Amino acid sequence: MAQPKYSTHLGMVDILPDEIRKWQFLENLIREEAHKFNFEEIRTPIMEQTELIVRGLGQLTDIVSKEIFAFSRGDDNYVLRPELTAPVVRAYVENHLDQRGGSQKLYYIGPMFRAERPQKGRQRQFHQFGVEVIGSSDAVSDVEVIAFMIHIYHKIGITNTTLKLNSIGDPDSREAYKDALRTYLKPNYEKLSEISKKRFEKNPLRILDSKEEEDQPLIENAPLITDYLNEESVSHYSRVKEYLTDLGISFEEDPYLVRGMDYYTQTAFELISPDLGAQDALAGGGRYDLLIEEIGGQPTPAVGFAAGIERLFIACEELGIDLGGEKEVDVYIVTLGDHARRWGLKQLPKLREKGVSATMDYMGRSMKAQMKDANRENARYAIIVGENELNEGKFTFRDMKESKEEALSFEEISNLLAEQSA
RNA sequence: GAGCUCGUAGCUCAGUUGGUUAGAGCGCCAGGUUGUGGCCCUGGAGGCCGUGGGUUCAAUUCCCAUCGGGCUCCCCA
Repeated sequence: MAQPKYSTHLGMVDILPDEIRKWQFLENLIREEAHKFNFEEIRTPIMEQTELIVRGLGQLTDIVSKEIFAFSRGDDNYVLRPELTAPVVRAYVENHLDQRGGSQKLYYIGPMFRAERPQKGRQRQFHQFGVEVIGSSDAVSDVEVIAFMIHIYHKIGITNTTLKLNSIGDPDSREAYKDALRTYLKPNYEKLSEISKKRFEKNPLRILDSKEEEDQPLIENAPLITDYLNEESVSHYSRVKEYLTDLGISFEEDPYLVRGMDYYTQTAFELISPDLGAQDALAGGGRYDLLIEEIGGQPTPAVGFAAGIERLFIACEELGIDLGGEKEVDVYIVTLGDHARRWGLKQLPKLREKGVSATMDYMGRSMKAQMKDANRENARYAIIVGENELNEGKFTFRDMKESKEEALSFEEISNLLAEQSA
């Protein structure tokens, strides 16, 4: 096929009418369920100051060091948001949301941007939904966040997932563990993969989830973070696990689970699906008790997760779950001739006012073509109108599913339709 | 950033061992029915065979590059 003159940027896709229904279905579901959990929606700008993202996520993270879309204009630096935790925290601090009292229970849905090489389950513009609970250090908030995440997938029918859980402790625990890890790795430093060598000084934790062949034996025998958690961290972690058990949410402890952003503390979790291929994380999150202060607010504990919408859809496809349903319209007015056409145009608003979805031909086509169109549009009923009907004031009201029709006044038809759509 | 692989109509794909007007199914449009859809029949529109260059008398077919898709590594949603 000839190449179109213009196209989307690499890794960015159009969401077309035939697929929009599943997006709307999911978005509605998220909003309804979030409401049940008493989470409130927050929307922040698509662009943030570069400094917020760099400070928030950490200079050395992959996202910041190589996956950011950034540009400057005058003295201002802009970055397309790669995730929403840091922006939500920025909004929390900037707008003094702590003054609303209690903990803030926020959720979001929207596009994110990362300049990666696209592949299955990975685009440069992709969509996430997520939740941030800011202000509580109680394990109840960790567990509610996880419960909401799982709840959404279960509602949809994605149940063959694994919740991976770990604690990376508070900063003291983590420093103690990093030291232990370095001490352990040092004698074997030369055996480490190149990439792990780079991580050795700055973020040895990340060596743990290295997939390099040569690192595996070293990782196997490495000390575990779990053994270096201080009392407070241990107690928080065990409460999280207890509460999850109370709720009947099963999990798999994974002492090697280390998340990509620097702001995480204590609880870390990921929801994995076997249906996704190489990119198997449906959602991930954790606690980030230091981020608010890092960004310039009061020290405030918080926990949240982010979930990939495209990956959710991939899982649905693999499982044969259809979220969209058919497009449909209540009634299609089929008109013959100019009089009928003008009559039809005038009836449309009356029907819509009664809550009935209604349409008609825009192209002046033959009756047959209009019927075909009504069928394609999945119209439940058709109103057929020509000179005869106009003269008699009785219109042909056709049930497209039953293939039955009767002559009725417009009044009678619109009442019937209004009843049906009520 | 690296590797593998693919690129023919709107979609799914045949095909050309290099040679006159490149095919099918589905979809789209129209007709068969002068006022009736979904089935059926007939016809039509729609491709410089992703783009650029090279080899050749001749390239959609061979070679190179490039762009795009898919998959993988890295990392994450």
